Amino acid sequence: MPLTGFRDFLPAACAERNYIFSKWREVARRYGFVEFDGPLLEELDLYKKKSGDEIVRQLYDFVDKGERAVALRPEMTPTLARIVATHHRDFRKPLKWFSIPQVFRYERPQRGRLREHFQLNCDIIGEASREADAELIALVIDVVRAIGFSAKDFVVRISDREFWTEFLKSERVPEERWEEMLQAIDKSEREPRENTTEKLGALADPVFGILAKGGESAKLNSILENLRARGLADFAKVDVRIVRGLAYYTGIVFEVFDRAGKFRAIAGGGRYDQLVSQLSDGAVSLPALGFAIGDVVLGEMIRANPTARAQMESALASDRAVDIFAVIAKPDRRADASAIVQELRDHGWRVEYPLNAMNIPKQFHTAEARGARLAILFGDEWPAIAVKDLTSGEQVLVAREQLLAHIARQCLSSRAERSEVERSR
RNA sequence: GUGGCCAUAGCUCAAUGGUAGAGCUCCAGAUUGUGGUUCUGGCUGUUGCGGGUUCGAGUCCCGUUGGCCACCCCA
Repeated sequence: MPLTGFRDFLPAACAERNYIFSKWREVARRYGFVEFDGPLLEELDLYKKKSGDEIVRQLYDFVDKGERAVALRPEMTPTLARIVATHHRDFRKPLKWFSIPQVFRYERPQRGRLREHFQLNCDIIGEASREADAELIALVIDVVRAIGFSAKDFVVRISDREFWTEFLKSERVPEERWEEMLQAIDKSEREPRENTTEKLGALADPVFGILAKGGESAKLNSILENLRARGLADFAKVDVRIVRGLAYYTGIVFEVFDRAGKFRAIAGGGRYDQLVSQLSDGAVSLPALGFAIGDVVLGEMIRANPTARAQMESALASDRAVDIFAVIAKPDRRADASAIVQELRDHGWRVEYPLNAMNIPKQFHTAEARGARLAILFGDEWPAIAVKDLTSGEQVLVAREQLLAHIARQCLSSRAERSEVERSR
């Protein structure tokens, strides 16, 4: 058994993971994002610097053999900010970068949450415009849509920390208490009203008033308007209850939820204009925003949704299938068979043949199990080869030198259909 | 860190305190050259681990480890 909260990826699970990753990469690239990566292990201080005690408690940290205090990355943003602070001069602004890191946290595993998971991180660095906020939200919507979900399945709840900080300013709340107030608002959805009232004190009534009305602002409205122009209005709504726990957010924040409310948040993000400056001790100042979406909750949602599940299963079935299985009907033909198998592979076909002596029914059974489209038989007919279409059952005899052309005719059409299906997703 | 539920074959699960089983998977066959169906046979267990009660414990009790779920927190 793997360690608590960690997963083995057997072929089926690994295929699902790769499927999700490929969708992530495809959509991020559609928006012009480029992929980067960083180290799994960072200095503990990178995370201690700008995070709350709670996050430090859940860090997967230890002292290495060089007596450095290190931690497995709990999120990608500090690494990104560190890299950007050093290398941003090498790139035109804005940077549009994505990464698929495995991240870690030391806590008790539960549904939808382990001690490790993979997440897609997409960030825009060096762009302060509202268009960038809308673009990032459009991207997260398209990432979830590409998996096979519709506006009936999920929604992006969009909020703005500035909306609340302006409010706190107008209520003359001292700035050092803002974070505490924001956390109380963030939690108001998940705990009894009395607890929130107690935490907010005199602000309780006005805050509950705003929450009841829904709250709105010119900034949030313009972002919604932008999404409407893209035809994405059905996927988003303004909801000022969203604040997000991380202290570094400074502007727009958003979270993605399933409409049925069965799962925890599947993605979240926002603007963090000060983080690069803070992590570089003021040396570099760049506005930034980004989001992360994890593979665990997304995978649970896919399995629970018939459409998304069917889409994934058909993609996985065609992905693992071989094109051709070579049946060795006469053991004497093994050398001829492997020569031709190799030739077919050189032409890009996926080809398998039995590695040990096997009776013929069993070879066909194996061909079927491997999802082969064609079986080619090596036996008494040599140098002719019997080619059997395993879907229709039709079998024809083909001369050795005609084989490649024949297979191209039979397989290319189905392969073209397959890639057509993949493109349409 | 706190609490609840659970732990039997690779998987899903049976077994009144009385000889540990079934289905699926896997492997091998069904007269030596044609798959999906079917049939036959075969493999796999210190019943998570350690104590206790009892003539006898998979079953009851205590401890322990692990898993799931919820809380906390949320990257």
